[in-house]
Amino acid sequence: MQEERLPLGVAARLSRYLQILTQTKKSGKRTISSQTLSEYSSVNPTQIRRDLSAFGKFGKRGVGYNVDYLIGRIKEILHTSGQHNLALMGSGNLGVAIATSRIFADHGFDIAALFDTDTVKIGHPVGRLVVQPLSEVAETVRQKNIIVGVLAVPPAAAQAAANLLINSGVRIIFNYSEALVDAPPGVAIHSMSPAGELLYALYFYLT
Amino acid sequence: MQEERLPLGVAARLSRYLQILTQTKKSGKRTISSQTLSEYSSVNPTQIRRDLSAFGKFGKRGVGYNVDYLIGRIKEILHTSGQHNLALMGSGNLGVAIATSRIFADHGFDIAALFDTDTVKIGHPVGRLVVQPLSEVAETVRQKNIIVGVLAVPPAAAQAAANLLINSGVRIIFNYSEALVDAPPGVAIHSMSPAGELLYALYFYLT
DNA sequence: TAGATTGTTAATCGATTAACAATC
DNA sequence: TAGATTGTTAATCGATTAACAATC
Repeated sequence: MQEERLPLGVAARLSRYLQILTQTKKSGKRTISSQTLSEYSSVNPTQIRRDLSAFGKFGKRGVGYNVDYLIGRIKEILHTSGQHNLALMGSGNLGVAIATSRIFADHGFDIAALFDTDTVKIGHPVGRLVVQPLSEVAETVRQKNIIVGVLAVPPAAAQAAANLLINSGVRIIFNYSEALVDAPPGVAIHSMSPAGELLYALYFYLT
Repeated sequence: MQEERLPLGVAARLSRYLQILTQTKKSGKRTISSQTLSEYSSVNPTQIRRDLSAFGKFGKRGVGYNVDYLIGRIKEILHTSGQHNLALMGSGNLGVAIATSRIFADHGFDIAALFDTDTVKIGHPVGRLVVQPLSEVAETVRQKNIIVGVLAVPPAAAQAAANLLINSGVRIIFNYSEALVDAPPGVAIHSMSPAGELLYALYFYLT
C-alpha cells in the first residue's frame, strides 16, 4: 500500500498549490487555470500541469481545474486529509497573533496548547486556549498527540523551547524566531526567514 | 559595470546563506564549514561550495569559511550592502511583533513607518515608531524613499493595503496574511505561507 | 604529519520552457 | 463554431550527488 515517496520539489509545489487553492475557494471561485495558479505560486504553468497530470487528468480543457476537486486530490496525494495538533510556544505578540489567526486552522492544523514562561500570563485565556507553564509541555504533548511545535519566542529562548518540545516527542519544529536552532536526526526544523526572502526580492529589484 | 543577473536559484540560496551567516556571527563563531551551512540551509554541501566558488576562492581548506568575510562577499554579490526602508501596515499583535523584533533590522532593513486604520492606535508609540493613519502612506513612502511594504493586516484588509502601497510607489510587497494578493506587473508579491510549508514537512513525517 | 575541508570534475536527475494537438 | 486551456512531448538548463585531489 505504501507508494513511493514524492521528490522534494513535487511535494513542496503541491503543498503550495494546496494553500493557494484553499484561499481561492474562500474567495468563491469554483475553477482555476494553471495560468492563475502560476501567478500566485511563481511556478511555471507548464510545470503545474505536469505536476498534476502525473497523478491523473484532473482538469477540463478550455475551463481549468475544479478548485474543490483539486483540493481533495492533492490532500490525498500528500496524505494530509486529517486533523493535526500543534503546540505553540510563546504568548507574546507573535504567539497571540498566530493563536488568533486562521492561518493554520484553514489547513487542518489545530493549535492544541499554548505555553509561556511568564507567570503573569500563565492561566490567562488567549482565544479559546489558556496559557500553560513549560512544566506541562511533556504531559500535554503526549496527551494531545502533538507532533508539531511552533516557536514564537525571543531568539534567546528558541533553542531551549525546541529542546523541551523535542524531548517530549515533537518531530517537526516551526521556528518563527531568527535564531538558528539545532535538532537531532529525525527532527525536522523549519525556520521562517522573512529577511532572507526579502534580500532575494530586493536583489531582483536592484538589478 | 552591470553584471549578468544571477539565476533565481543561486540568488535564493545566497540570500539564505547570508541570513544564516548573520545569525552565526551573532553566536560568536568565526568560521563555518559547508557542512554546517548545509545543516541550517538544507542545501547540499557540494552545492554550497559550488555556489561560492563561482565567485572566488572564499574558503580555507581544512578550516572552512570566515563568517565575516563571507558575509561581506555575499552582500557584494547580491548588491545589498545598503540600508533600505520599509513600511509596515498593521499595528495589531503581528505588526507590533514585527516592529519590535530585530528580524529585519539584522539585515539592513529599517522599519521607517507603521500604519493602521484604528483611530484608537493612531498617534500612539510602538517602539521608536508612532502609528500613522493610512492617509499619510503616499507622502511618507515618497519622503522616506520606501520600496518595501509589509502586510501585517487581517486577510480582508490585505488587498486594499497592498493597493495603497503600490499606488504610492512601493515595488516589493511582503504579505504575512494568508490572503491572496494581486499586483500589477513590475510589483513583486511575496507571501509567507507557514501552513503550506507545514503541510510539506508533515508529508515527509507521514511517509 | 594527520585530519579536515575546500574547490572541482563528471555523471545523473529533476526543473524549465516552448510548442502544439486534443478537447472542453 | 471559436476561444480557451489542458495534457504531453522534446529540448535545454540548472541542481544534485559522489568522488577526490589539493591544501590548509
